Amino acid sequence: MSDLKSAGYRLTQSRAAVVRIIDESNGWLRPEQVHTQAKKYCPSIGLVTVYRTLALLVEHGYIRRIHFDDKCHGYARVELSHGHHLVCRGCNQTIEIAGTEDLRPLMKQVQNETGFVIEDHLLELVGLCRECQHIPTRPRNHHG
Amino acid sequence: MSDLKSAGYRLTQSRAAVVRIIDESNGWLRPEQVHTQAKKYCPSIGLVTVYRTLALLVEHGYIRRIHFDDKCHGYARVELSHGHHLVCRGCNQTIEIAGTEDLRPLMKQVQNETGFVIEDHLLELVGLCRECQHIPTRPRNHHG
DNA sequence: TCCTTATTGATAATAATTTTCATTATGACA
DNA sequence: TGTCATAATGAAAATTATTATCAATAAGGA
Ligand SMILES: [Mn+2]
Ligand SMILES: [Mn+2]
Ligand SMILES: [Zn+2]
Ligand SMILES: [Zn+2]
Repeated sequence: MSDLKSAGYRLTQSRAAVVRIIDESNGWLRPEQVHTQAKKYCPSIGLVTVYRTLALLVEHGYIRRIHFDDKCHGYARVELSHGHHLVCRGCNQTIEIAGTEDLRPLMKQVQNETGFVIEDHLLELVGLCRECQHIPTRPRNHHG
Repeated sequence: MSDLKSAGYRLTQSRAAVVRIIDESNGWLRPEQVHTQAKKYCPSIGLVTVYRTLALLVEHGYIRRIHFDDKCHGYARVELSHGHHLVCRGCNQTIEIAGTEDLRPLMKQVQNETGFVIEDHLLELVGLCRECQHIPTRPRNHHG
């Protein structure tokens, strides 16, 4: 948020609300969900502004888009490491993966073998968190 | 294609056309593109059938969805290895990455640290192919 | 406090994908 | 090889996701 200020962006109510919602969540959220929840802090916020803010936050590396098999996307906070995510398909809990330097050798190998210059990569792990493993059928939200 | 037959699906003209187009392409294709090109082999094919066929092929592991920063998705063939892709952002050429067993240790480590059971993963590398590196500004399609 | 203008929200417009449903073509079987 | 049940198709309509417009508003520097 302060990064945005120093980048010349205004610190608006709407933006603060979106950031706050994302910070409070421990899982990924869809734009629609962010919108609904952000109204808690900025009742007048519109869905369009949510989209705009999410794009801004992605651009500045504060959040990252999560991809699924079906059409819709989610957004989750990037904390410290390289920004890759481990997603529970039961409860949507999303945590960041550390130690993706392990990918370096693979990258190097691929560059050598293909002649490509690799500029970016996307890594996403999907599974079941400890809690969701114990729920027999169709695991569901035990987190907010 | 023969997998589909043994799975009880009918081998229709439309499906054959879609598979053929995907086989002939050495890059990812969007549904719209698949539709346009598939008409070569099945002039009556509709876009809806393309969507349905792509979903079927994804389901059966024959193709995989490619994710981008912007909204739209592409589909690329899965050949032999684990199904991860290296995508040229210049010409859309898409080749499969071998050697993703390199990810095993990372997986194991993550499982131990988080308690998650990892069921699936998505890895996508983006960069510039040899040819596109030599094109100064905004690299473009030199492949079909 | 005043003023400039970046940002917003409502609305409309696009783009992407799915549903519906009557028609067609596949493939099992006689 | 012809018949038949039905899986699959295509046209059109309906949804969903996302983006563009534009007049009104609110940040924040002076
Ligand atoms: Mn990384
Ligand atoms: Mn995606
Ligand atoms: Zn869970
Ligand atoms: Zn290229």
